[in-house]
Amino acid sequence: MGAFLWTEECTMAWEPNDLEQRRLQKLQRIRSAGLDPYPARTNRTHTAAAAVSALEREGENVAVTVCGRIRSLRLMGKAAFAHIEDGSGKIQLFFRADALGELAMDRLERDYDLGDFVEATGTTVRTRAGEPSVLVSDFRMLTKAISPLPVVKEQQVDGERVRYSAFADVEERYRQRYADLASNAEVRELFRTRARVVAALRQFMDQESFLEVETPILQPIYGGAAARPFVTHHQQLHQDLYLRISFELYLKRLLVGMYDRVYEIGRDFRNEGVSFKHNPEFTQLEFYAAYLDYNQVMELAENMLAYVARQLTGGTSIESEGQTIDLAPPWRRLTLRQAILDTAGIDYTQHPTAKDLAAAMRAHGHQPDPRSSWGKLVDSLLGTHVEPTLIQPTFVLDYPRDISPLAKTKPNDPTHVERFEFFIAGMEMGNAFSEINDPLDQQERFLEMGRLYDAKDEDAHPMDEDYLRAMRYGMPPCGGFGTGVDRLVMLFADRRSIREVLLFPHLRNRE
RNA sequence: GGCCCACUAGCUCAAUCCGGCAGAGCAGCUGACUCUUAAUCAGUUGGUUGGAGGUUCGAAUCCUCCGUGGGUCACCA
Repeated sequence: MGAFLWTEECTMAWEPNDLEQRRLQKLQRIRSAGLDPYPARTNRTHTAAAAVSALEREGENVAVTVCGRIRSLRLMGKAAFAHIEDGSGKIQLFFRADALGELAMDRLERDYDLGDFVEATGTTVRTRAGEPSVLVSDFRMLTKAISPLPVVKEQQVDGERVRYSAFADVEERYRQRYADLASNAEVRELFRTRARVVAALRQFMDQESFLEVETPILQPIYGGAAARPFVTHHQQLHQDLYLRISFELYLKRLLVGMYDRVYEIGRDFRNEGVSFKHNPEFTQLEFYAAYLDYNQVMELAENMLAYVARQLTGGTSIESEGQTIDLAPPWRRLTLRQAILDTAGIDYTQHPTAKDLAAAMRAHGHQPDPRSSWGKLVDSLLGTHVEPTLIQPTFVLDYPRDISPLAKTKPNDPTHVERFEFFIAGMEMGNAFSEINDPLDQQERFLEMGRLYDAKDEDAHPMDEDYLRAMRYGMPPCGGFGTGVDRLVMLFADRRSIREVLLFPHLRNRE
């Protein structure tokens, strides 16, 4: 749904259904009684959790006023029970006609529904069943909910939460994430986990003396990754701009500017297909550290993930799709050549041209894209054979030069660069290398890429002259690192789809 | 973009294979009930079966096209 322009002809898209009609009538009845169904102020003295602990510490008869959404309502004629929930948790309300009067009981029965926000004043009490509750002496509407939330009923059985109904339609959960969050407590918990992952990453970087910075999202020239960008336009400047596909080239400019260690956590945008591990916008952590090479970056990376795990769980082991994954350093390290040899049975160094390698792949039953470069073929072997097998955290190192235009060539091997990717749970989680700081080498690499991609035309990447100018002032030797934060959250929250860990994943417009 | 699967009441699902009155639970509504907690008990409303077309005496069901989502493959310096 795009911008909405109001005209006389416009009709509201919303047509109240029967349940909503009912609630609109109740809303009208509340107003007719001279009550405000949407008051601006509340008199809350306790959160639900605070009221419960007040009962536990001070006993019964503590005066409290609590607020929250009605989650259950059990009407029993001259008595009623409800659970309300706020951000701290739930508490039970106990209504009695002899305490409230018949009029108030009638009002509760007639006008209050699941999903409404209410305020209740009363005293703490333990019911016969032992449940901490508020014996209500007064209550009022805080927000009349018009649309009914999906009802999710559950009970505790031997400490386990058993669910009897649900809001489970994946598409509706994503399109109406607010309803998903309101109905499904474990979804709320998941995004708390996400926030803790991000906070732990930030703590780790700060402890390691990195400076957090912010670089442009709107860029005149995009770069730093292999991806198609989104294009937008600045009206007044008459300038096309790109949404960034990585932070890399800007962060390294900052090393030229004499910050030793910088990092950024932010959004990248890539105009590509969507999948269970790709969303058009996603969150990335990149850091650059002067005087480190890719071996030292590996140590930082494994320490970082182990730190996050300890912050979240107290240990370094996590469960992912039924498998136990141990993030404790040091992680396994193997070269890309060895990894492909082990899993695909092809030693790509024996097939040094695209034609040779494609032939070898065909001999192994592959159907390689005949337009692929040698490096692309190697990369596809990595994706199909190696990646799915790497469940425990693994660094795969030393990549072909022609798919790594920003990474330093290995001293004794001009065909490979000092680059690693790391894999956990069968998924690529990040990418890093010893950064090229020779401006003339970098320029040559850009030109090579330009030549390679001119042929295919559509992905031809522009030369970033300003970046080369920065390099010419001198950038210290450094290591750089990038990781997909959403994928880390998938790992720590044990979710199979990136959409599950994005609050508002990208979906096609309806209609 | 290719292929496969799904779309039925506000929610979760059945009926689809093999065409024959579109059903259940929850929610809602009416009533009973002053310690319930998936409250209970009795009664009850609610449907353009994702959309359009076709086949047929008859379509939720079969066919075609479209839409959306999921999966998978492809794409993704």
